[in-house]
Amino acid sequence: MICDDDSELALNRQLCFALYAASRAMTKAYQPMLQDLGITYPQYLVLMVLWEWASEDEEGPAESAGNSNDRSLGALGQRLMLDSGTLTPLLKRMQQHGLVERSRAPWDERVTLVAATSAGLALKPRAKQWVQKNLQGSNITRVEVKQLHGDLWQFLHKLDDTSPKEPTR
Amino acid sequence: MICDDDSELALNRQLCFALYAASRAMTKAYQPMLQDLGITYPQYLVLMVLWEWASEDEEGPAESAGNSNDRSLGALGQRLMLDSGTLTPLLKRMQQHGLVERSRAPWDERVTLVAATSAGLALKPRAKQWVQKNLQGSNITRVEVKQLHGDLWQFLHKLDDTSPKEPTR
DNA sequence: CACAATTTAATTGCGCACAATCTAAAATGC
DNA sequence: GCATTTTAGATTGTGCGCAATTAAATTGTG
Repeated sequence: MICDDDSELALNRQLCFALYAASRAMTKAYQPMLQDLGITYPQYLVLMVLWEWASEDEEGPAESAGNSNDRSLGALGQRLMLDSGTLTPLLKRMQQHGLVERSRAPWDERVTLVAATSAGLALKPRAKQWVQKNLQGSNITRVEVKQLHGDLWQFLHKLDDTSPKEPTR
Repeated sequence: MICDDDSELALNRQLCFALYAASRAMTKAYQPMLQDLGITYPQYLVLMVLWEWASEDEEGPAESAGNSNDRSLGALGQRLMLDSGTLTPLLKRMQQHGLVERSRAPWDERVTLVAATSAGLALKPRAKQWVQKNLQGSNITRVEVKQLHGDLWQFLHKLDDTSPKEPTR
């Protein structure tokens, strides 16, 4: 009997697929809310960062201490691990819908500053309400969410360590 | 003091993003292999199913007992949770590269049968080798993989229970 | 058998992802 | 001071995902 032993390959396949499927399932779970708000899932992720930036800038606009307050496209991209090829057209669409504002930094004409408009900020309470109503009441506990979130980040960091990684360039 | 309490929203945001980021990071981790094999990540997931089908059909081509052996586009779609809008063009591209074969079922002209060609099957040992070399030696243990995989599936199923779900249609 | 309802894919259109390339502004070096 | 290099985004092209529509084959029913 020939022992193929594809068990390793199978195990990896299962994780590949589980991540892939879970990510898309999450998008689908949010679909009703997103449709109501008139945005897409990646746009929602962008908005959540802009909401956070707005709160921070409101609390401490003096950017006291090491708070750099870089609200550029690049900073957004680092945060979401996305590049300009994805973000530029996405932000332009959101701008056309009046949700975000794009402007050039006066101190450096290369950088594009990004911020939520009042219309963009107005979506936050609606999103919050929907999440509370539709996900809190589900059978997914806060502990499970935290656990999964933690495991995913641990995994993410280990993947980074594994990846090629050019020598500091 | 106004207590906003966005903690719930923040927690959910973190999980949304962790899933989203981890899924894309997985794709990036496989990129060197995929480039070498000349395929994309979704195409790799498709191939893994076709490899499995080929093994099964080889072992028991008599489709004994309840083994239905449905190798249609629909069956593939159910397995990967993808619809024809995604799979049809993807499979056509793979067919052009000689990796899969598409044919109509003689007993029902509606269904498209899908199978890996010999060229498609030939990629399996190369993939297996790469996975063993590059992921086994990483600091991600088999236990962690199994744990994360299990958590993801549990989460997936609970998400399904949460989602709208039209009444059995 | 005719014909409506159902099923299975294919098609269309839009919005990401991401690699690769390009552009222009800013920083750097001599 | 000016050429060189670096940096931040924008652009281009390909390939997913997925909703919605369409088309064709099959099934069910009178």
